[in-house]
Amino acid sequence: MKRSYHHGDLRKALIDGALEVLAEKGVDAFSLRETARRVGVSPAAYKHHFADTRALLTELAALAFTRLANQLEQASAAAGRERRGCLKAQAAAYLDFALAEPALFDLMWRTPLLDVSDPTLVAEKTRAFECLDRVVRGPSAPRISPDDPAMAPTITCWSVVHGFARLVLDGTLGHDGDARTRAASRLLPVMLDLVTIPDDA
Amino acid sequence: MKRSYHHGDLRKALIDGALEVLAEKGVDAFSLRETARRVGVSPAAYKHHFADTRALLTELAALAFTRLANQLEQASAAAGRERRGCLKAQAAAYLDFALAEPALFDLMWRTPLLDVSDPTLVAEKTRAFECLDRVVRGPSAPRISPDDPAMAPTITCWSVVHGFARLVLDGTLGHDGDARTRAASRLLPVMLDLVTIPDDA
DNA sequence: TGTACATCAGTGAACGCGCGTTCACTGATGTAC
DNA sequence: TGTACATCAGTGAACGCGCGTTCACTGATGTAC
Repeated sequence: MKRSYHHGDLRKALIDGALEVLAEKGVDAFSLRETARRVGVSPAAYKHHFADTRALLTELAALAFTRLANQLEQASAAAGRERRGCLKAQAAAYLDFALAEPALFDLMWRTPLLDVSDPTLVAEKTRAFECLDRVVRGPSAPRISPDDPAMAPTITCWSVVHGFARLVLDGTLGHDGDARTRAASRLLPVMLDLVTIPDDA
Repeated sequence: MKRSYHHGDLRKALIDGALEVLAEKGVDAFSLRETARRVGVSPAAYKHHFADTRALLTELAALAFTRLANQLEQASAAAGRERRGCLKAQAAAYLDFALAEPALFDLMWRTPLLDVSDPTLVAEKTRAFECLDRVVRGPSAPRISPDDPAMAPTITCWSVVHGFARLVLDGTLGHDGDARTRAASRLLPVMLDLVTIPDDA
């Protein structure tokens, strides 16, 4: 099918293409030109939709946080009422997300490449954090600042899962393949059993 | 002071220069040419000492693991016999290292840029891991594979500290400056108190 | 319904950039005798 | 101790690369009348 001069929805096509390029080449080798090539459009076309690479990558990262937050919510919803079970389910979802989309996961934390003040990015990142916090501190816990010492349990859980995911992804905990994925998925709940989360009243 | 045609110890000078460039520009903007410029040498000179960028970066990463392992050892040696105290001391040393040398710390985990089969790199990374493992599982614990389920406590501790360090560094837990550093250093021991480490017999 | 025109999305050639690497070279050092 | 020569560390100009971006443009769409 031949495309006409105007694309229809180039903005969406660029995002999809960028996700492909990102997944195939990784964050370091990502490029706008390659994305344009993939989409079948001239290298200058993107300018009508994104200011620069940073803007596009920021949108991808925001989209990634949206997906992550959704998957965290679904996981704990499916896990029932028991707190520890919810926590493990969310942790598993977090790890699955990271392993399924390693480059996208990587991008989410490459803040020098992103516009970290982008409102959508901030909002979706916050939403993901709050999903986890709701499970750790309980749904009725008061809203507090991330700096509050009472946030320690949440930050501990997040750090465990996040740190583990990163160590697995960068190859520190065994290399490659399905075996690694399975081993990591088996180990994670055991690790979480070692983390104390305080009862709510 | 005018340098003669031959440098004397260009290899060391390149490593020092590369560390500077890395610290100033970050991993993404690191370049051999910039390093050569800094050292005051032609852009081709490095070839007599390093095969390519990867080889140089790998050497920097190995050096970083050496420093980290040393600092972990010193920290737990200074902390006395009590296990939890040692653990906290090591965790603090780990975080301090990451915050003091963010770009170098970053590089250590950018495995796509490194020759991960380099023996020195592997050895120093292992040494750092074993420092931590000795504290968590006790000095008399049998040597086991990192895949062994009995390694769970060690990997949990590592993940907490590592994940926390990365979240702090990428700006997820508050931005910039001394205040962030102090807040993070205060929070970390509290977090570690939430992690159960099994008694040795 | 038909024509004129403004709008604006996408073109494609060109520019300048810094990069890693090549190549024939130069000049200092060290060794043989 | 002195000379000849091999070795090899460092030079610097040049090459090719892919990148993001610019610019004058073209062609489709939508609106006014």
